[in-house]
Amino acid sequence: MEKYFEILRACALFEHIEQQDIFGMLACLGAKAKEYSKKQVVFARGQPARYVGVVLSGSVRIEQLDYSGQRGIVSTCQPADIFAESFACAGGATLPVSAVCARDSSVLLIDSARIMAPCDSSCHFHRQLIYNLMKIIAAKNIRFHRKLDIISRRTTKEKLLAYLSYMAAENNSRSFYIPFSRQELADYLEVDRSGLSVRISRLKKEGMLECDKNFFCLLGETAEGT
Amino acid sequence: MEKYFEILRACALFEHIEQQDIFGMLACLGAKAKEYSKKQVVFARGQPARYVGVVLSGSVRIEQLDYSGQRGIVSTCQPADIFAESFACAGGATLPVSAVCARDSSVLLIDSARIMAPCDSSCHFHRQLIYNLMKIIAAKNIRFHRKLDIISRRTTKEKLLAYLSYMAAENNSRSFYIPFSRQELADYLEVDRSGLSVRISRLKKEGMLECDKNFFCLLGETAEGT
DNA sequence: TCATTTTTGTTGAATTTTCAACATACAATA
DNA sequence: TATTGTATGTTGAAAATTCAACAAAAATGA
Repeated sequence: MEKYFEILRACALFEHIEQQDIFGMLACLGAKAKEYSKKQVVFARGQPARYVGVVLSGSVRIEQLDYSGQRGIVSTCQPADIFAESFACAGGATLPVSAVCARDSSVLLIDSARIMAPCDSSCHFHRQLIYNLMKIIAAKNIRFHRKLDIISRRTTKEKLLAYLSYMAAENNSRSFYIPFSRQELADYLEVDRSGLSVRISRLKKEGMLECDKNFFCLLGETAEGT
Repeated sequence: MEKYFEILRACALFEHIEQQDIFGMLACLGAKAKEYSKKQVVFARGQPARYVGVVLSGSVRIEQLDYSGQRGIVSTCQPADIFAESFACAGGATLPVSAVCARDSSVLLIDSARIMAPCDSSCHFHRQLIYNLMKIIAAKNIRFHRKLDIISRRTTKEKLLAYLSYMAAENNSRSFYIPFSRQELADYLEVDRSGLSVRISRLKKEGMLECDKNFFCLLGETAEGT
């Protein structure tokens, strides 16, 4: 377990918790590290959502069943990533997804009820842990909200402009670098890559946009202030 | 303030907190009820996100600025609804949206730092409050995730089937009633209403679907178990 | 019951996207 | 430097969406 020290330190769940306190706290929470081999199931769809998972090594995929019964990958979690936290914290319900190891992996399991339960020793780490968990879930919420706002536009052009104006707001500037390749941007916007290219080209011609690789600059009547 | 008793009782934030404890706790948290007139701003875009809001009366709109400077309504909050909680709990950042009263309203403001801070009297309501807040945010997260999964499909047919299979899973049955009119369903799926009608008709003809008004039944090779 | 309003389904035209195939530019590496 | 492979832009055809206008059906209310 101690060999995963660096991983735990990098995990947002343990931010601002002193290194020497982490293991004591995990013991207090009854957290357990478990080893899984490739394709083994960590959480199965339908079982009650109790545990928060932290990937210690390997990689874990969150999978979902399609309406046609097709398996779909919701996300892939790498070491230091936390998963199933929303389900565990939303209370009660059963898992609508499964967590399956993409290869041999080691996972830390923490009972969400223990996280929320009163702690006898009233360790202040515990409070920080709750705060961290809240922050993680709230931040994810904001990301989802933003993506939803972007994806819900009807056309590629609108999606792109919505995304770019978010980036502009984030950078306090109309010029910025995006963290995506064209293919990745298309994936994020949930549109066809070549169609996206066409759209970017046209926006350039129309003078609404300048860009070179990952650098973008919004031009024209694009409002900013107010 | 006491006149809003019923509203507070209906608010998810105060679930499982004894009625007689609510006001004491609010005092302990330094929560304040404020009156606003129509169009007055509760939270302004750009200011630090500190407070969680609870609508006591009237109605509050969460507004956002478009890339073209257009105002867009993200959501409308009715009495007992809570708003700005994700921003307040995600830590640090400034608000990317504004909260504006759609009419004369009364709003309860609670400092999120006080919610998370250690409570001297260590009231157990406080713990329940944190738990409730976590649950609210996590549940919203799941709703967002689901909607994202649906909306990110490329075609209306796929969006519809994704939505319907979520409903089927939720009801443990291929037959169920949906809580939307056609127009509302189209809005939820972010597609054109008439186009949606066309799609539903075709799916009926193809024998994949039966439906009558709000009643739907998935047919055919739609997998369910496993 | 009748009249009115709202909701839903249908149609065709215009727009847009997707998809496949290909050309070019760029990057990595032998 | 030449070669190879990846990323990006371009094109045209097929498919899907949006949009506007209208018709039919259902709900509402006088």
